[in-house]
Amino acid sequence: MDSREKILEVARDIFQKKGKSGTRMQEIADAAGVNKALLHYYFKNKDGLFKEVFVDLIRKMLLPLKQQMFQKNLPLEDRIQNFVDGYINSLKENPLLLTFILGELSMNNMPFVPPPEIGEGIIQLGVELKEDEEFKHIDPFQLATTIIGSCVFPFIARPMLIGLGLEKSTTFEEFLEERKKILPQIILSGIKIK
Amino acid sequence: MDSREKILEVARDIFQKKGKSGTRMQEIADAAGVNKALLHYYFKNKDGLFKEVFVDLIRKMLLPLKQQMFQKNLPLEDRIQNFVDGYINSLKENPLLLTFILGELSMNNMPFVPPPEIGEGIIQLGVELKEDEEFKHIDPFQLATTIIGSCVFPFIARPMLIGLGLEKSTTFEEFLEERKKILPQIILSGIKIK
DNA sequence: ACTCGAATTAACCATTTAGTTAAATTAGAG
DNA sequence: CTCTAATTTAACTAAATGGTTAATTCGAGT
Repeated sequence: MDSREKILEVARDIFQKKGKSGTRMQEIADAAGVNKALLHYYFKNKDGLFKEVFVDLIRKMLLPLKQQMFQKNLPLEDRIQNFVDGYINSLKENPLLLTFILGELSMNNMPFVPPPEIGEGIIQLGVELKEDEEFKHIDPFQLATTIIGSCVFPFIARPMLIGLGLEKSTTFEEFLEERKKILPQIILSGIKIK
Repeated sequence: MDSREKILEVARDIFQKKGKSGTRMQEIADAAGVNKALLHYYFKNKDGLFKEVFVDLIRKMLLPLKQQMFQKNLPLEDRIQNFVDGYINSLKENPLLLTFILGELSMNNMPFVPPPEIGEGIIQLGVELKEDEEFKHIDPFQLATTIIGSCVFPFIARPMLIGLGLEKSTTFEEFLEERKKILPQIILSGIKIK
């Protein structure tokens, strides 16, 4: 069993749950079944361990975004449908991921340099909107923010939504499934001309 | 000058910036210009101080939501326009608020009991959608999540959006102004029949 | 001026926490 | 089997941190 990998694995979980400053090195060591000094042996200090975990998680978060952003040779309708579907699915597998990253990003103002493909994908979206007579000429960043935000928001705001009365008639799970169906409809009618 | 109030005031700022576990009692005391023991005198312990700050901030966050959710006697078009406009404006005044609350809410799973008006406002939205032949019959929670999420997401994800290329051609400020115009259009066309 | 309670402080204490060091153990090459 | 380097640990230290206590100041009422 690789200790280094084990440490990273549990550190990922704990950091996500409790945030950087809420997490204790001892706690990670215990959970990984190793001595605390070993964390320092491999990662020098808390910052080092955190940074390694953090870039890992950023990558993990961006991967599905990247995958769903780029599907050339498909009509926009299908691409949006696929995006919403695929992205919500991947968020379901890591419900804490987004809140954690966005929270840490806003506290420590860490540098955030995503791979350029995503930004390019958004630009590309704008080009296609301009080319197709069927769609309005909307700023692609506005559109992307709307689409991504609509997918992501339920996960970030889950406790709030539940407090607001969601889950009184449906489960969160059902709500998400319904969302995968309805969101592409709303967005598509929103950007189509008439 | 009321020391108690001063403490709460600076605690609000620091907690929002650094989170609960990232904030030191000493730091708050220094910023408030009082002795650390005074914090314990008034609020018993860190948890007590935090809780008081937190419910204050929750209220502060819910107020504009409540105000913009309830404007009877107006056509849905105007209400959505007003909501987006008013809510984005109020978010601009407290850019850190949302990220902080949602982050803390997901870490410590605090109880979140908003005033019932907001939940009721959402239900009411559903009723009106059903009554009006012009609109699709969309689950009001889905719609509300989309509207609120679309307004809120830029603030939560600001560092990410900037990393993704926003602010290469426009400022964040301009982006928000544009958003206030464009969002109601997208959403309205999204829920209108044809 | 005196009293009494609230506000405020200085000086502590006990724990927790990140980080260090040197020794012990393990694993792999020869 | 042995030597060596990588891995792992026990036992520390120093600093930070939340919290306490006892003493002091302040202000309103008498």
